[in-house]
Amino acid sequence: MTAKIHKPTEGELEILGVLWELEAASVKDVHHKLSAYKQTGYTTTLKLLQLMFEKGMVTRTETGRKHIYRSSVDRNKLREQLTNRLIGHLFEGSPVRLALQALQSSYYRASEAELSELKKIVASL
Amino acid sequence: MTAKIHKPTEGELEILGVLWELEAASVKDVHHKLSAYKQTGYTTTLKLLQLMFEKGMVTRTETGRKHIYRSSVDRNKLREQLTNRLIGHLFEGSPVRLALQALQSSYYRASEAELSELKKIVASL
DNA sequence: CTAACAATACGAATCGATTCGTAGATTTAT
DNA sequence: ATAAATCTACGAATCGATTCGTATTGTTAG
Repeated sequence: MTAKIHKPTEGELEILGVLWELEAASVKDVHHKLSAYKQTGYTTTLKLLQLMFEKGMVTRTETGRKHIYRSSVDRNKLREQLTNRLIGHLFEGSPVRLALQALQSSYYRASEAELSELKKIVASL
Repeated sequence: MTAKIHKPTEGELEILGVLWELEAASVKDVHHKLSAYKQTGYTTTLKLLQLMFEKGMVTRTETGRKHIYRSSVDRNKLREQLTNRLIGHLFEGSPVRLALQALQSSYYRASEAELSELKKIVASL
């Protein structure tokens, strides 16, 4: 049931991001997070969540009069999907080129755990 | 002049892909390539190219009464842009995680050149 | 109880992407 | 010279995403 193919839009992706972070959130919570970096109206966020609910991208439970939302989109599946799309469309089908591009990004200090995993993978190629 | 910020849509990206591959192409050429993997009408492709021309995403020259189109979008810039977007939206800001995800993709055999470059980068982290 | 408040529901407007049919213009073949 | 074929231009329809105002319902404070 969790496996339906959804191609989230930009706005939906932002909301999914919040839900993955908070695990469960009211409209207010989501809107609060979004407001932190973009200007958007409360009912806009509400509507988006309602539409995502209808599409099956989120679940919700009623707590009193509030609704509590959770993502029903598998983050790993989506990562795989969008990464492959990017590779296909922009990196001529080469995962390695995407990896190289990603690793160029300075301004990020990898953790030890990440590094050792990366080394392991690379060694195995 | 080549540096304007364009956020190509799915359809535009497909066309850019064709133009990057062919370097220069008529509507017919582009449409032929697209038809290979998706069903779409000739005038649809034409219209898209016209709109992209108006947006400045492609240039064109007249050869007789045909138009020959070329991409004016910098592929490297776009790679950087979309890769960073993906990292930000789906990989919690970690380029390494995206790299890991990309390198999981089996069904692809990296070339020696790619591999050595990858090793060099990883070693430098 | 009543006013203020907190939420959700919903309709409508807007905007951009996409699709496609048709018209017009030019070239080519007979 | 005509007919057929080849192209581009363009308008119009559709579709989906997004935004937001207003209505409605339920909750809480005084």
